[in-house]
Amino acid sequence: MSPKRHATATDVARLAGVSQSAVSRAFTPGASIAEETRLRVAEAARQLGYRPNAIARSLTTRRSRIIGVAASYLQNHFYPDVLEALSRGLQARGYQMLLFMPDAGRHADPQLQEVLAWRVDALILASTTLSSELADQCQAAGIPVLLFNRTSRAPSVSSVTGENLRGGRLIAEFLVTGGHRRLGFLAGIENSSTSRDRERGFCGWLEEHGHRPPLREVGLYRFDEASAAARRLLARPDRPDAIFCGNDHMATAVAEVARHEFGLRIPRDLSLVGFDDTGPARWPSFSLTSFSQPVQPMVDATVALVCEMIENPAAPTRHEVVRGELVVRGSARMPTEGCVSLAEQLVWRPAVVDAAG
Amino acid sequence: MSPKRHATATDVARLAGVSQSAVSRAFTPGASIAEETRLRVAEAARQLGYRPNAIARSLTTRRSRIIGVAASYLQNHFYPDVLEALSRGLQARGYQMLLFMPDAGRHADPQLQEVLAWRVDALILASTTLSSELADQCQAAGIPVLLFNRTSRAPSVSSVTGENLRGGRLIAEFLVTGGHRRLGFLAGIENSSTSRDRERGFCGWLEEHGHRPPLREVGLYRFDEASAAARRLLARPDRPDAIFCGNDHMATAVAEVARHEFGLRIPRDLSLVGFDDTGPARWPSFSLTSFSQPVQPMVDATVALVCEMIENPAAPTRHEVVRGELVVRGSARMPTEGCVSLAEQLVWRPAVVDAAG
DNA sequence: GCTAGGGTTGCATGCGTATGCAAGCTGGCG
DNA sequence: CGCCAGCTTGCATACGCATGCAACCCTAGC
Repeated sequence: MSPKRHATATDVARLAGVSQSAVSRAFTPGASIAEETRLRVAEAARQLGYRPNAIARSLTTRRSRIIGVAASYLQNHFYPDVLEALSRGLQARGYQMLLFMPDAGRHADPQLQEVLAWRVDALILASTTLSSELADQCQAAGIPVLLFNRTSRAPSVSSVTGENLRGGRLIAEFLVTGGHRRLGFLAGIENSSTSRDRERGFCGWLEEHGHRPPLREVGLYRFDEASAAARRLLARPDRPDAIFCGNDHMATAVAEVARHEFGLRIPRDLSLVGFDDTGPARWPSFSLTSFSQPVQPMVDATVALVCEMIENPAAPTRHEVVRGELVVRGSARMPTEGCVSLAEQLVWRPAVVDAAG
Repeated sequence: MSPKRHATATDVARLAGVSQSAVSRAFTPGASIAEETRLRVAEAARQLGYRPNAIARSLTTRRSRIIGVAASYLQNHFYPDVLEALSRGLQARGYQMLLFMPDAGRHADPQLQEVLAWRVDALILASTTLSSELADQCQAAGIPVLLFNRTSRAPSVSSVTGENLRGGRLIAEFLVTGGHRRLGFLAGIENSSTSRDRERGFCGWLEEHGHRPPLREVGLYRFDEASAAARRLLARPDRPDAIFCGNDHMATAVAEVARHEFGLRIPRDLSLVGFDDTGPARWPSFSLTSFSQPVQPMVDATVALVCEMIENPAAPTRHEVVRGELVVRGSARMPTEGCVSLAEQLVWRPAVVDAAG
């Protein structure tokens, strides 16, 4: 028993006593067809279990209505949330999602070739970048590329990110205002734009205000690496009294190590601040103070932008930055001033205007 | 500037001075073509940036090499892990993954239609079911369907699951052996096969051994619902001293509520056991005793089975059950006997053979 | 030198749908 | 009654690639 043939438009046409074109039009919204014919076709299609073949359709229309999506680091709860929102957003606009997972920390190039073979209408790369050659190749082919939570050195690739730079600065100010002087920074992936920008913001503010640079370790945005980094950091004689972790996922790792291996209490012995405001970080056990990257707004911006780029491939590159807040919870010592309630949350809004806006 | 035309096989053929067929053969492994010709074609293809069009290829071969994957409940860390493993597994076998997210707790039917339009080679539904009509429809169309972590009432749909029934029984025995008598059960989604089977195993063992049925609440496999259920359960005068949670995700919710709202200590005041052995449940803060559903073996079985079903669509339905272990950590009072070390883990292996195997 | 056979190649066609074009039909208006 | 406009419909073709078939070339064997 070979894979049974699907019913085709021609089969339906025969049964309904119309031409194949009529069947096609019956399934094309806005096409010129009499209501009566449309109904007759619909009935015949129902009888045969007919569904238009998206592959054949894409071949003629030269639009696949598929969007290639790359995602990695799904251990970080931020990304499953993003994936879910993205799926709904694209679905709502009539797009399908071809998902692939690049090797963490590397370019998405290899798997991308397979995805490009599907003539996707656009590419969304979450927490991933692509080589500039491939970026050029996509541009030459007229395929919009959108980086999510990353930016590219190649300025021609659009992106949607959170406020990495401002977040980093604000966290520096928050911790210093809270009275901390022995700061630590736990970097994510070294050559990722997010980690770089957060660090630049953090260290930039410190330097501008005459503070020593923080102790530094690398956690690669991974739980186990972050745990190891925490051990190194906390075992030092000049152990920091506050650590800014490149994201919430690493912050939870640090919290676990600090409490269960070093017997530290948070925030009494150690203040922690994360980035993302997502997942377990919000649970009472962690109650993480964190700069937020609001998933829904970021995904909304992504979907809107990618649709726009599909409509108008010649549109200029855009770098959308979605506003976040420093959400104050219990994992870091709280400054006496600057905390305001906002939408049932406490956020940090220092009164003094930052000189180096 | 309209979306630029991709180079086609004909373009490459012209440049290389061969026929379009030769180009096709150059990109078809095993096709009859002289090495020299293949190289000339490859060079021409490189110059033009040519990639075979997967859409056109699928139209002629009648195989898309795309597998539709449904996933929901991504808040439960189990599923992102599964998704990642699945992506790599399918990729390795040359399949792409068309991902969609059905509305939680409902049939996957609506979005499924769109996916079927792509003539996917198979469907994998994780934590989802489909209506029996649609199951029939897929069978009629010769599309293999595989349920992951669910079974269907319709016996004709294959599945890969963990040992839900045995796990439930073992957990009952574990808790009773540990001295617990006031048991609670936190159900997942009422009409999901996993929750039903785990409960059947749990309650079945209790009944067979003359114990009262557990107190029961429903958490719908969701964090907030599980939290609410935990509040109801723990506020009772006859509060349980041990709760079997339908999965780890809900168990963490219960742990949070128990500790931070009721001031209970785990496992001194309350024992918790989960299911899945995944994600935050393994962190020291939760250190959850849990029946494991090993992701990699489950995904391996899934990939193997789905490929087999594609090769041979007439193959009989199969229900693969992947073995798990009751991994013993710190969230539940430990029986004095029955714990053995296995691969650097403590697992519960009661000596007495279960009569009702 | 001739033939058989294996390895290559091109030709022609088909996959299932969308769509430009022209033909057919209908109704309204002069 | 004639004509024109507008709505439907069918015809024919194109989309880009795979593949059966026949033609071709080359080599080995006799």
